[in-house]
Amino acid sequence: MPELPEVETIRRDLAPQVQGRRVASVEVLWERSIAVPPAPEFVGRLTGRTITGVDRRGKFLLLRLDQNETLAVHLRMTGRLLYRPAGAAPDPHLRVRIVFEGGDELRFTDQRKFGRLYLLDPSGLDTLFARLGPEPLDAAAGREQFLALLRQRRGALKPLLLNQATIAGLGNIYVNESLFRAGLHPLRRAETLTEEERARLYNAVRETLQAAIAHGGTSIATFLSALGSSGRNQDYLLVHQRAGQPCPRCGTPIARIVVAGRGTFFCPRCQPLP
DNA sequence: CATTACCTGCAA
DNA sequence: TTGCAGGTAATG
Repeated sequence: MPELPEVETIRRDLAPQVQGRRVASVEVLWERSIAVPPAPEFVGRLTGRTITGVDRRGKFLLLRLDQNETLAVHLRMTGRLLYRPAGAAPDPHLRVRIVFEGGDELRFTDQRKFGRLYLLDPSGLDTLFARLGPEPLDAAAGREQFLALLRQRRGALKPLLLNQATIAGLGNIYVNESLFRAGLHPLRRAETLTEEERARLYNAVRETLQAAIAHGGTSIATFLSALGSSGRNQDYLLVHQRAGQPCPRCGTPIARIVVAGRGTFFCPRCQPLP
């Protein structure tokens, strides 16, 4: 489900609720939701920890804990992190329940069971992040790193941008939207880009993500923030899932093809293949 | 590169 | 019944 803007929305909603809270008990209802360590050890090490902060790296949400531990959560397609007050009604597809002192809960629910939780020490975190590219919303360093990677990589832009090693946090929605904003065809090959086009792509990625965060994320099918609210960015999508509808810039019908196995939406006129 | 596997639910 | 869905690791 969520890409960078959705994870960032969850982070912002969740942080004030869980900051400083101590974990009283943990219940794992679907063991494979725990990537590492094995579920019994996961429960033992997480119980008694206090949450000191909430961060994000790419699509990973990071709950910082005392004892130098971090609970990293990747929601994949349908995962949700829901903060629920004590005694709240059950949620469907509950996989992991984290109960705080006082009875409030953080619930990990996941219809398709692709999402994963990782309880890691600092070196484990380094390993997890080793293959992540730059943070698109970070300042100058991220820009240079991204432009450098684009200069050396070859092949179609769409699979390149879906690869988290190129830039961290993009998924299908925001790759489609970013390429439209940049006026670049999804099958355009990276090695044919001009420096001006590379810069345009970088700027388009940032504008697309920042707008989506400002709208609280995109709720097409299943995304909910930590407090259970939907995002509004689905009302602002320019091309994603809009096949046959007029391009917002020129009126040409939006096309749909499959690239990298994913539905790919673009304007044939605004995003020509040279 | 593309395809498959991991899973479930919904719409066509 | 088939195809599709916002992800990614493994495989060809």
